[in-house]
Amino acid sequence: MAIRVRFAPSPTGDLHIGGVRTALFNYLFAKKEKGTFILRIEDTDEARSTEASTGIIINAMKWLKLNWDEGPGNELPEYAPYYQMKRKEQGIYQKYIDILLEKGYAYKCYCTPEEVEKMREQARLAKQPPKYNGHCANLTKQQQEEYEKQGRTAVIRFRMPKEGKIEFDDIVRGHVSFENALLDDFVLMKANGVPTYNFACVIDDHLMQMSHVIRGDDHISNTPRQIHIFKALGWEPPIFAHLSMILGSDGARLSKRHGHTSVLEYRKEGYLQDALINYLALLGWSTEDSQQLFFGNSLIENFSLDRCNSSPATFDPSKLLWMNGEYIRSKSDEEIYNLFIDWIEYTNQQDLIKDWDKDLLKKAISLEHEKVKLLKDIPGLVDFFFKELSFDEQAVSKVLLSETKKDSSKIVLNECLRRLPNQQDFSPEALEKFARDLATELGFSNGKVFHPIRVAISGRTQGPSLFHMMEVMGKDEVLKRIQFTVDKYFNV
RNA sequence: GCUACCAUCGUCUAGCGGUUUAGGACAUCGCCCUCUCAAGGCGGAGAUCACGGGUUCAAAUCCCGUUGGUAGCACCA
Repeated sequence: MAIRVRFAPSPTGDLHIGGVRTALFNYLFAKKEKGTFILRIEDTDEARSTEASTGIIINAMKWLKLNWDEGPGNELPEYAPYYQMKRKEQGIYQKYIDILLEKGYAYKCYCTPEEVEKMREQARLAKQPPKYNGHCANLTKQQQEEYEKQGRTAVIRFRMPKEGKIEFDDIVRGHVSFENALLDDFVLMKANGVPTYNFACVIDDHLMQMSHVIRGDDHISNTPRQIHIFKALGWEPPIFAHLSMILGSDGARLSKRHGHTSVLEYRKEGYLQDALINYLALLGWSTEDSQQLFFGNSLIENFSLDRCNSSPATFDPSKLLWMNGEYIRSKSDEEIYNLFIDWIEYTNQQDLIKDWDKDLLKKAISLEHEKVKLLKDIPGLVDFFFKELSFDEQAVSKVLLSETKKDSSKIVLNECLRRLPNQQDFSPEALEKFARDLATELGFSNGKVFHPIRVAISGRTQGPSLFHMMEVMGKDEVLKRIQFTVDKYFNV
């Protein structure tokens, strides 16, 4: 059997972390099984669907490299997604409504939304499940004409069997069974002629020959309805896999109030595409040995649907952050530089670095590479290379001007000013020897020499390895900065 | 309310009846390394496997029930 799966978001907002996870599992399954992955935009909610949202979803999918392999045309190099509203224009859904009506599996219902709501209300009061009561299920031709004369427009409802049950085997959940009696005659097509989700979804899954439907657990109660439609049309339903939900730290389904939920926000924060993917893959899926990091193609190679967990997972930002650091460290200096430049452009911060020498930036980033957890950390880590020297007050008071260190610091910095101009070899090794020799000669601890130099040239106590930093800065700049520091704090 | 699903360290998870004094990862704590910050190394603490009852020589693992959590119950998807 050819493996064919889809991600079918509704374009009503940002692409959500939970949505990405669903897309990812479909993608991984398709790649692992050498199948086909499709993107289908379920835009049948005309009130809430927006083009902006569609654009966001497509861009996010591209950024995440969750590329789909097929589209309505065969346009290359990039496929467009399928759009249900476009398919509706082609009369695809109406065709099957007619068949269902013809065969008696569906009927026209003339009740208004208000009337239906009233029914539900009554059922609730009677402690019954709030269902449509089948008022229009068996109207005669004359009754239908009468309603139409009143100007009522009909919706199409599915005629649900009153007895029996629907059972199916879910890859994640195992055997699942629902009583038909609990289901009501749900709407297939709205009064405006637009198919509902449950209907359009079935028609498309069949027509697009989906072998598996991998989606969130929140859809599991729609599945029996959908299977009824498949069967009414004489079609074999796909194999279902319902993924567990992703929860926020308070145990409720992940939502806005848990902080960042949109993929794009993670991109803005400076998370890496592959780190986010790796983290999300581990939410509800694992290997036998609980492997954490999956570089390159190993996620695809290791993935299998039957190792998906059926219990919900709580999203843990601190683990994602750790993982992002791991991915950043796994990349070359060159790659991180390029990723940083892309990120600057994506976040429109070109002004921030426009006066920065790119060669120096590259070197500075490589010095701080292993410290970076998010791309957005980089400016704060390296900006002192480019900006005029500014001092961290704590650094000054603790290292340069404290009672126990101010004298030695003054001596060290003045010695640097005196000797460094003659220092021919400005390699880290030579500079380290220079500093250690100086310490020995002056009878100071290494720290009493290294620390003031660090503060004098960077303005802070934290930073790259001192001698690498000096090399990258260059002799002239180092001397200039030390002179500036001495003038500011010691020559008063 | 009805229905479904779920239940192992704070979090993600391994576990498929005996190899389990329940393993790994994040977070946390301590130590080491060290020119700072990181990274790295080593180690600690942290789970009576939700609870109760079975089945079995043997159960985190199988069955039943209870409780709790989550989701669904639209002319939304």
